[in-house]
Amino acid sequence: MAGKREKKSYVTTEEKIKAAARKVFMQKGYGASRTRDIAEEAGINLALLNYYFRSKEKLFHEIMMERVQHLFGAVAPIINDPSLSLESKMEKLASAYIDMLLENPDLPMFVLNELRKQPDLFKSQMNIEQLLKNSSFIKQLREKRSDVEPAQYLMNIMGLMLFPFLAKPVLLATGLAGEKNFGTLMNQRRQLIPKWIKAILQTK
Amino acid sequence: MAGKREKKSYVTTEEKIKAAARKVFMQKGYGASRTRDIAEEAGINLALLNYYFRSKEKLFHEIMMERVQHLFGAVAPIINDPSLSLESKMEKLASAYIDMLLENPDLPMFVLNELRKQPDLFKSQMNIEQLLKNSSFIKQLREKRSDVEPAQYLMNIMGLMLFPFLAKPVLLATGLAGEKNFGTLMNQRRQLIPKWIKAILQTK
DNA sequence: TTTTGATTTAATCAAATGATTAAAACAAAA
DNA sequence: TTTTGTTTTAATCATTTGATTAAATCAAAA
Repeated sequence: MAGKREKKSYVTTEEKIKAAARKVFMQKGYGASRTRDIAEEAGINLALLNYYFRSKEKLFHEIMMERVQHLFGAVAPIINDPSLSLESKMEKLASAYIDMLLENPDLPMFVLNELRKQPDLFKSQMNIEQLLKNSSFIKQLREKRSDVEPAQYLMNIMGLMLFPFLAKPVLLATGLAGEKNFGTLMNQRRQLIPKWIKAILQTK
Repeated sequence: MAGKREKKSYVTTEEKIKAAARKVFMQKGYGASRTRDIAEEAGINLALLNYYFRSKEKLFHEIMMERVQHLFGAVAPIINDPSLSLESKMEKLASAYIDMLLENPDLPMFVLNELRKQPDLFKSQMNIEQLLKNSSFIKQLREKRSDVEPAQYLMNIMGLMLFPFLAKPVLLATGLAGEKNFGTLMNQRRQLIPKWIKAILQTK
């Protein structure tokens, strides 16, 4: 994108813009974000933003793809590794996810919300459909519980990890968690969630 | 608000505007909603919208309060009823919630997302803080598991119910659920979630 | 040093947007 | 029928917003 001259600074202008866009888009969502705010946040001129990225929409699209990847990227390798038992898969998932989410607390809300408004943004990404249905994870779930749809357990695992971050503002507002406390609670969940899921898989 | 003359139609203009606002705000969020879109959706003139509600913000505030109430209103009575056992509380919660959510699938995403952008909108609502901490539900949880914070279980219950609706676009896009299938899965969860929670409460 | 092409800026546009105003339409009361 | 106060509309404003243009700056290559 844009010219190919040498970069003078270690932080290219393009990366400055993307960082600013990431921040503003994540904070306000696509519709409520103003290109001027992004430019100001990046410390550059508005025209420059349109010079690097042709439009607000194109810029958003790049950020969105990147964010989706960041949110779901860790899942595929774990879910598809046939050398891992069902239990170790869940331990790895919980651990990797909680770490990442503690550093990107409002990533899930951003991605899920924008995805709701423009569902097409996901389909292009890849064909997760096949990747999922043939995954070793789904097979292991079917073996263990042929009576319940694997999708149910997938929702449970993801929900137990993601929901606290989606509901964070409510947790804080209701005093169920303080800002400091929240981190502690999440760290506890790192070990708790795998145990809970095991228990869930053995019900009845 | 506005004049006090007789209402001619069974659907007042005010209610038409609120219905339209509800629809548009829920679909696009506050920042991306245009007052003109709301007016058009309501089949009225833009000026009329400002005549009934003084501003976009005031209109939004009314809708938002109403939606928060709708999302969390059912919880308090159940959680606070000392005559219900922990188990029946969870059965009631799951049942009431899943019904409501199937009729308002994107209510949770709307409320949680707007709440994230303007956390103050919640504090005014009431003092859930006291209401929760003194609730019979929290006491029962402490009795059963003094080793784990009650907040953890609250997150679990709410998460198991709400998460599938928050992630619905992803579920549809990945083929994990079809639009028809989704309803079936949720209805299954009505019975499954209480069982799962019981299992979770007995771990270790 | 001069030239060349990338980078950046100030100024400006057209469209969109929240809001107001002044007047018209209307329905009930007198 | 006339009057009164509410409801609704068309027209208009001032800002905001995404985008473009033409010119200035700058750093490397010749």
